[in-house]
Amino acid sequence: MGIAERKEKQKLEIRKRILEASMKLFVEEGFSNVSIRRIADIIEYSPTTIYLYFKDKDEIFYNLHEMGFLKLQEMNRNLDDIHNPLLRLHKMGENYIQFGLENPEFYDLMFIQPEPMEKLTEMGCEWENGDAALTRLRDTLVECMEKGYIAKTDPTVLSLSIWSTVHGLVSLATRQRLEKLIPEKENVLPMIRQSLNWLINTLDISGKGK
Amino acid sequence: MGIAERKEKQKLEIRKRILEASMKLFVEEGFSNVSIRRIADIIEYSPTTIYLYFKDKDEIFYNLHEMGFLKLQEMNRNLDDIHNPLLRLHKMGENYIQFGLENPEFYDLMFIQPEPMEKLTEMGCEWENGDAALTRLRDTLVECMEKGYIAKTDPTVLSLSIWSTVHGLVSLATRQRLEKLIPEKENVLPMIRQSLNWLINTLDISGKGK
DNA sequence: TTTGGATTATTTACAGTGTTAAGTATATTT
DNA sequence: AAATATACTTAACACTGTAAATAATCCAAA
Repeated sequence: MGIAERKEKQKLEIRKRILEASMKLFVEEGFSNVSIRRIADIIEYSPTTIYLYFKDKDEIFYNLHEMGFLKLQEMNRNLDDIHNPLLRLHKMGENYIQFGLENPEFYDLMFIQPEPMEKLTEMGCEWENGDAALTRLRDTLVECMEKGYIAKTDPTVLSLSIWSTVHGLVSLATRQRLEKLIPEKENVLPMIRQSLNWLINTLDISGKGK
Repeated sequence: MGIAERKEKQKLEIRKRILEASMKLFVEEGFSNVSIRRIADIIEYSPTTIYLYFKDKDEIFYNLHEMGFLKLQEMNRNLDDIHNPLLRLHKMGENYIQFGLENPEFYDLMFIQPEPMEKLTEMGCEWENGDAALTRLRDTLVECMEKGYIAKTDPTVLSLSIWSTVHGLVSLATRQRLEKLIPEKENVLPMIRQSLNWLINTLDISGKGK
């Protein structure tokens, strides 16, 4: 059935174009400036056509949120050749922060905006992307503990602590809370770095106790 | 000038009613369901009247954000009679988390939504509320260091680390990221508590080194 | 090849949003 | 009482997401 197949492809093609247009809009003009009508303008279809390919706007955002995770995964490639798990953990934190600051809109969708999670609830499935990312963090911590780099403790709790710290740093920064508190704008990033360093350093010391 | 004075009072009275209506709406129905028209409905004025008392919607949100800080301050009253600075720090963290989880809408306005910060930039002034809160944290840390409860380090960096951690915990929770990762909903709060405990415990241990 | 049915796209419409400008009523001052 | 200043409303603009009805296109069978 070559024809049904081609139709399938065309359908996917338009879906792709809708997502590309959305992405362009929301990377360049920010989350709140993405509207169905503006997406429609870019792909040169009428606004309601979009609803033939996506159930609603949130479904578009859900897809973009997934693309964000792909991007982050891509960035984390440089972790593969770091054998020391503590160093790897450090780099992981640096990557996470860099990703968040360089892609604030994607970061928003992945970790701040409620829409993708609501979509997930609606679809009745797990948050696979988030789960995979957190598992990776947890595995690294377990490895750190097994090899004696850091003190032994509940790895799930520790994962949450570390994730919270880096998420806190990124989200306070992108939501302009740090700029308002650290007078010289060029000091914000160094401060964030130092905070991460403190965290890693503290973990490092914990492994040397007793 | 009794008459001008009375007018002044009336003006403040209506401002207050607008803020009260806004607060009711956004506490009960959430940030995104607060609209000028619905506020107008409640106070029984036409929508445009509101613009005689506030420059725009963001100015209303800015005021609500300030009220949030008052509420948090109120909650922190219980810190006054804790003399041990490390215990005080712990309670401070617990308060912060409790406040965030019990008042997610206020928390949003204070630490997540960009609007109040944009208003601040527009007005060209400092973020006094945030500054005061962070200073309080910093002072507590300095006291901890001076009395040997925790290891000495840059208090500003450490403040940021701690604030990031608790902000991370609260915001991941309220934005439904934890619910999606921790299967049993009733385990979320305990996990958050344990993360805070880990943080305080780590600081505690750091004070006992050497 | 033409008809009929499915697919795809558009037009129209609804109910909402923040905000501005113009008009009206009320209160105060001259 | 007339003029002015203040307070408020009406009407309007330019948007938003989305549903229903309509029109156009495409493909298969008669």
